[in-house]
Amino acid sequence: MPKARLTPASVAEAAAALVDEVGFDNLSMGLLAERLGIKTPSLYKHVTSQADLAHRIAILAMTEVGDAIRDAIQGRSGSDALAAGAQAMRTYVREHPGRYAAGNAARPTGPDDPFIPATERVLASLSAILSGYRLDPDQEIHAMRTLRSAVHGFATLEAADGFQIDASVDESFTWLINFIDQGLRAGATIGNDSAR
Amino acid sequence: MPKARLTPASVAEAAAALVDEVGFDNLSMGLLAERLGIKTPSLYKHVTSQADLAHRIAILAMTEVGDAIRDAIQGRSGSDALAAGAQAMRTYVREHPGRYAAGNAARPTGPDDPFIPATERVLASLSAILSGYRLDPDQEIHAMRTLRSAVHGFATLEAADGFQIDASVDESFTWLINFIDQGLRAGATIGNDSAR
DNA sequence: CCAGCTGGCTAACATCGTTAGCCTTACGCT
DNA sequence: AGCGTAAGGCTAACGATGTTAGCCAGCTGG
Repeated sequence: MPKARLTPASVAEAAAALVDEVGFDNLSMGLLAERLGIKTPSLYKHVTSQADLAHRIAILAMTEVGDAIRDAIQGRSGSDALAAGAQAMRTYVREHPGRYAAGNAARPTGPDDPFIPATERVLASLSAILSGYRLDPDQEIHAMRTLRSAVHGFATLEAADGFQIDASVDESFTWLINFIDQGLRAGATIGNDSAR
Repeated sequence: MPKARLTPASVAEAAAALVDEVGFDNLSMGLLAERLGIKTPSLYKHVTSQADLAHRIAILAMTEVGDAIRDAIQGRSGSDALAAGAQAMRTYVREHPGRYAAGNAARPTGPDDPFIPATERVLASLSAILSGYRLDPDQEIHAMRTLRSAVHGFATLEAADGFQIDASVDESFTWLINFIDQGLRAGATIGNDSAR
């Protein structure tokens, strides 16, 4: 039985699968080693520390989220792109809660950290969604933060079982998307005065 | 020098102050004991475990968030209530990131968990904000989840230093509030068809 | 053929959370 | 007044977990 040769990347991939099952907080070197059929200290031949491992998961997660959104909005624009992109992000979080949590917990370790371009790609995808709405350039950054906050907030609350009331979460999410879509379309037309 | 007598509540309060400084993930029994001028095992005279401690912080946080929003919307309605309530919540998260993180990580331990009414009070405050907009009752739950997701998402991203681009975060938040306000007002008038 | 790197392993250590058991002090009850 | 008891501190010790050190087998290239 030739075991697949372990690499830092493959170890991180296995760890990502693990945290999706047991939760990011419950990541442990022992558990991961067991999954891989090796003893705990052997992990350190591939990864320098648990923090390093968590960081690799985070990069993986950001990359995957970015890809998921990008793929989802391929060939779509305007409202369709928004709906597809937001659903893709939410679906990713639901299917990979541990990875996504790792992505949120991570912070860049330096200027060359691949985590930085990975997160930038996510933001670029969101920006691409917004490009379908003809927004005032000054407002695009605010719109992006709003969109990101809403989808991120919804997805994390959902992942944390935060929606207790017995009402369809799916329906709420499409409502949210619709709400944002209408607001963006209106904002493009009538302008959005942020000074109240 | 009569030290203030320790109680489970006062220990939780001290722990809450601690996590706001060092981050919820960095909560440790040793650190807390040091703050209180006692040795680590003595903590167990007041708190049954670290999980218990975290849970108490969570209840404290939810209670405080609920109070903060309720106080902020006192005497206001409509757009004013929305702006005040959302700002209050955001401010709370910014000033008490550790507590708030504890509140999010917590899950009810049983049907009598005081954590449940505490979170319900937060939702009730959000609901009170929405009552100023004449929404279709069927949509109110969706609007509440949307509002909660947006503010929660924004505040947590901000607390995690998630907004990298050099643009005013304050401005973005007022933009978000305005965006939601306009959407809610429009939705009350023209209706919001969640089926696309 | 052998030198050396790769990647496993065992042993050992530090740090935490946690439990057990002791001891002092304050307080209430007779 | 005195004594029993509970509160609340402490030290010692254990288990789990992250981490390091050091050893060794085997493949691989010269």
